[in-house]
Amino acid sequence: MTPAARAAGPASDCPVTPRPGLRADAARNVAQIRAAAIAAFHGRGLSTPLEEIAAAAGVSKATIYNRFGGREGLIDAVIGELVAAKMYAIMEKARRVPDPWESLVAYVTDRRDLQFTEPAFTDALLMTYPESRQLVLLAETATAITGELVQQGHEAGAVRRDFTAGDLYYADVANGLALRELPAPSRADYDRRTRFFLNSLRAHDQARA
Amino acid sequence: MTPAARAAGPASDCPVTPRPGLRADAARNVAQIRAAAIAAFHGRGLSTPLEEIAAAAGVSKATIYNRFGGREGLIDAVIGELVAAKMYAIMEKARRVPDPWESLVAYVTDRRDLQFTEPAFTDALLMTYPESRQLVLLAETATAITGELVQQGHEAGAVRRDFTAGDLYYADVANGLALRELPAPSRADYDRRTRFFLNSLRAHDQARA
DNA sequence: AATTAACTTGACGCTAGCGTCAAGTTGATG
DNA sequence: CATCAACTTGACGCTAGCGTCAAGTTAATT
Repeated sequence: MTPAARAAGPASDCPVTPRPGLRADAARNVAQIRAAAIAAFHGRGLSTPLEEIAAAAGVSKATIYNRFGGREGLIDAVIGELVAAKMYAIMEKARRVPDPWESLVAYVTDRRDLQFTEPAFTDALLMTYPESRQLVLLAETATAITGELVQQGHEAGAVRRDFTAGDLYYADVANGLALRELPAPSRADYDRRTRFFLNSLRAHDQARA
Repeated sequence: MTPAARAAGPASDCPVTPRPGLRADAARNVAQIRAAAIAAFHGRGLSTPLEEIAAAAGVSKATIYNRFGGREGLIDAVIGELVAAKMYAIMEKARRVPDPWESLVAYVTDRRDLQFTEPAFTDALLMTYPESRQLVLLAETATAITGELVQQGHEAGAVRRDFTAGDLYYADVANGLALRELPAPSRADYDRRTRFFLNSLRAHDQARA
C-alpha cells in the first residue's frame, strides 16, 4: 500500500474568504487576526498568548474566541499558510527524487531547513494542540511519507538497516526543542550538524557521497 | 594548559551536616526538605513547584525560603547528590581511558546514560538556574573536559576534524529536551541512537569499531 | 430612520506558582 | 520554669494566562 500516494495536501480546507455569511466588520477582524496570528506564531511558536495576538490585531481577546473558538481553531485557520503548505511541498519534492538515498537526504535537509526558520513546525511535530484537524492530517501524511522514504532507503541498501522512521522523528523533535531553547546556532554549525546526522544513518559500506 | 587537571570536583562544599548553629527542629526540617527535593527533582526536574516539595517534606513553603533562601539555594544544597557526584565520576572515568576514541565513547555513553535516568541533568546542562554556584562550577568543569576529550580525539585522528565540543553540547541538550518532552523511548532504541551519534562523529577512514 | 440580529468588549473569576510577613509556636538556656 | 531568640506558618498580594458573559455597539435590512 502507498498511503501517501497524493501528498499534495488537502484540497482547500482553509479558504482565504472565511465563512460567507459574515458581517463586514467581522470579516475584517478575521483577516486581521489571521495576519497577526501568523506573524506571532512565526516568531514565538503556537503557544503565543492569545492576548498578544489580539492586541496585534487591534481587537479584544474575546473576539478571537468569537471568530475562531479558541487557540486550536485559530491554529487550524493559519497552520496551512504557516507550515503545512511548505511541508507538503517538501514531501512532494522528496518523492520526486529518484535515488532513494538522495531522496531521503533532500527530505531530511528540507525538514531541518524549515525547522530552522519556523518554530511553529516543532509545535506541529509535538502535536501540542491535537485538536487541530489540519495538524493531525499533516502529521499523519508526514509519518506515512517518512516511513516510505526510510523503507526505500533500506531496500536500496543506502540506509542502515537498524535506522527507523521513529529515530528520524526523535531526532527532529530533539533538534526543534534545542533550537527553541538555545541561542540560535550559526547557519554553518546547523548545516554541519545536519550532515553529521545524515552521515550517521548512511549504511557503513557506502559512506562516501 | 590543562584546566581540568583535577576533575574530582570541589573538595566538600555541601556538608551533610548543615550550618552548625541550627536548632534541632530546624535541622530536622533541613534534612526532610533535602530528601524531598532530591526525590522531586529526580522525578520532575529542577523546576518542580516548591509547594510540592514542601508538602512532601511535611513543611510549609515558607520554611524552604527560611532554610535555603529559595529554589536556587535548594538546588545548590542537593545538586551534588543529585547530579554533580555522578558527573564528576563520569569525567574521571573518561580521563582514565587511555585510547582517545574509547575515552570519548565512554564519556558520551555515560553522559547519555545519566541523562536517561536523571531529568535534572538536562536542567543543569541548560543552566536554567544560573545562580547556583555548584551548578556553574560543574558546568565549567564539564566544558573543559569535553573540550579536552574532543581535542585528543582530533589529534589521534579518531574524531572528524569538523566535529566540535559545541556540537556535542548541542546534541546533549537536544537529547535531554526530547527525553523530557516525549514518552520515554525503550532502552534499546535509546542505546541505538547513542551509537548512531557516536558513529556520526567518528572520522570516516576508520569507521569500523 | 427604525429595527434587529450580528458583533465586540471590558470586566470578571479561574488556576498555578511565586515570594513575603506579622503573628504564633517552640527549643534552648540560665 | 521562665524567658527569648530561633523557628514555622497561614494568609496575603503578585504575575501570567485562560475562558466567559452581560451589556453595549454597529452593520444590514425593510
